[in-house]
Parts: sequence; structure tokens; C-alpha cells
Amino acid sequence: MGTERREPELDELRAWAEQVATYFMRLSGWPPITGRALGWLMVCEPREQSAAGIAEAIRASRASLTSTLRVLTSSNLVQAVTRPGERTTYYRIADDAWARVMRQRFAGLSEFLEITRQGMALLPDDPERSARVRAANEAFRWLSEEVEPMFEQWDAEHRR
Amino acid sequence: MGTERREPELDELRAWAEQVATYFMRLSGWPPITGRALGWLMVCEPREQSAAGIAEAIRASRASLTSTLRVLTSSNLVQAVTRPGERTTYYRIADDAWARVMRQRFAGLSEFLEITRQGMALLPDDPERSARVRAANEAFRWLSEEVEPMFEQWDAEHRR
DNA sequence: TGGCAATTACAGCACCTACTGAAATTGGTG
DNA sequence: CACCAATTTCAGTAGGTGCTGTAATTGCCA
Repeated sequence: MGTERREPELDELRAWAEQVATYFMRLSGWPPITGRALGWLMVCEPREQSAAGIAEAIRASRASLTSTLRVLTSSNLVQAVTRPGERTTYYRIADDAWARVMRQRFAGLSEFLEITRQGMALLPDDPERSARVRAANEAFRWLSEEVEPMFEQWDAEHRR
Repeated sequence: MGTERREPELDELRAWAEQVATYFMRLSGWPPITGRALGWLMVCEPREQSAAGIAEAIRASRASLTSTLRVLTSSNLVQAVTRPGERTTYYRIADDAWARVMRQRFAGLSEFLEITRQGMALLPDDPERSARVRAANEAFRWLSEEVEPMFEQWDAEHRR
């Protein structure tokens, strides 16, 4: 009597991927299907799945997976792989997907810095008002300056 | 011939607040009006404005400002102030509004940590699959552990 | 208690976006 | 070149959300 290897139910995995989807929906404003696909690719077996396979697993149409997978691959969260002798493209979650997800959440800080700069320029003669704008500028500048070396350290620790 | 103090055009300020709104719309998924109101409160004169005043400035209805200002005050980005002898409530941007905005962008990390924990529990017998989930768990744990002391330092530097 | 200014609740409208199904396209194979 | 599986495009639809106008409510004052 060997140890039983319990294979998780398909529905359990689906439900888990749905949790991932819900999280990124609320936190990052992702469309539901995007989070479902990514969540599925985290726990599926085998690791590499065809678009059709993903579609069936997360109960979405193949058509919608075309655009979803394009977004995921072009942002490098998912890699498309092909095999000689097969027409099908397979997809797998990228090893550095999560570092990229985290970085995306910080992208655009400098855009706001530029907006606040323009705001201060609008109010050259009014110290109190421009101070309100400057407070925002300084807070976001602090954040972007803190975050930059943080990710550099991540890279250093994870470069192979 | 004293120095002229140029008062910015109302439309200039409106346009600037609109830029703020656009930014938070795209980056944080805020409704347009929310960003408009916050942007307006950054550059308005006087600093404290009634709901009706804000509504007129950003060309929105008073009704919609009721809910918008409730969201902004309950998340402490905006403070409601009242004056003796006046019925009107006035609103001003909070001094620590930006620290709060930034913190909000990190809120919910632990929620995802819990989801990944459950995912690993779903796959006790499959090292490769659970490793995929663990990669996410470790990345987000790293982030939350980096971010915590970062904000503590901010608090220490800005506490009065 | 009645009156009035200010605020709020709520139903409806307009808009937008995710998603699907069907048709068109691609590209490898015999 | 013809065939066929796989993928993509695109128009249409369903669902959801922000916002407004109106009507109700609050609460201060005489």
C-alpha cells in the first residue's frame, strides 16, 4: 500500500484561480479573464497549456483568450512556446512574472511628478497653494526614490 | 508700480485638476470625479471649499459630490470642517493625504499571501506546481517586508 | 412649531468595457 | 495547389458603473 498522491479536483483549481482573478480585479483593475488565466497557469498540469486548454479550464471562449494572452505575453508575464512538429502554441507563466507585476504597480510615478511640477508653475505667486501641490510632489518623489534601489536589490539577488 | 500678482485662470486650474483626475483614473482606477475633486482641492483658493463650490468648479452635480466627498473623507484624504454659526461644511485636502494614497497602493498584499498559502496547500504532493505558487508568495512577501519599514521611516520623519 | 438652507438618498440614464460567436485569416502539410 | 487545424478579427451584446435630477430628509433658526 503505497502513499496515495491526491490529485486536486479540477473544480478546486478553478476556484483557486478565481480567487487570484478576484484579487487582481480589485487591486489592480484587471479584467476577470486575465487573472483567471494567470491563476490557472500557476497551478495547471502540465505547466504549459494551449489557448484552447486554458479556455476550457477557466470556462471562457477561445476568442477572448486571444486578446488576453496577447496582453499577458506582451507584458512578459506569460511566455509563448512552440514545439517542432506541432502547430499549437503553448503558454507558461514566466519565472519573473511576479517581479514584473510588482514593478507595474510603480510605473507612472514620474508622470505624476511632472503633473505636480506643472501645478507649482501655475501658482508662482502663492506660497500656500503651491505648498499644497509641493507636498504631493515630495511624497511621490520620496516613493520613487525609495523604490528604485529596492528593485535593484531584487534584481541583484535573483540574477543568475 | 508694484509687482503684478497673476491670478491663474479658473480654466487653467480646472484643466490641471483634470490631469490629476486622469492620472488617478488610469493608475488607480478612481472614478473621474474623485480625482477632479482632489485635484481641485490642491490648488483652490481658499483652501477650504464647500461641496457646492467644488461642484461648480469641477462642473459636477452636487449630488455626486455627496458620495465622492464621503469616500474621500472616510479614507481620510480630505477633512470636513465646520464653522460656528454656519451650516455649510467645508472640505480641505488632508496634510497626510499623499502618504495615505501611497499606502493604499500597498494595502491588500497580505490578502494575496493568504491566497498563495491556500494554493500551496492544494498541491502538497506536487513540488513543481507548488513551486510556481511559492514563487508568487515569496515575491509578494518580499515586497511587503520591504515596504513596511519604508513607511515607518516616512512616519518617523514626518511626525511632529 | 413652521420655515428654509443644506445635504442626502435613490431611481434612471448614458456610457463603457469585457466577453462571445461567427466569419475570416494564417500557415503548415500532403 | 488544395486542405485543414489553429488562431485571430470584429461586430454585437450583456452587464456594470458613474453620474445626474428629483424628491426626501436633516437640522438650524425665528
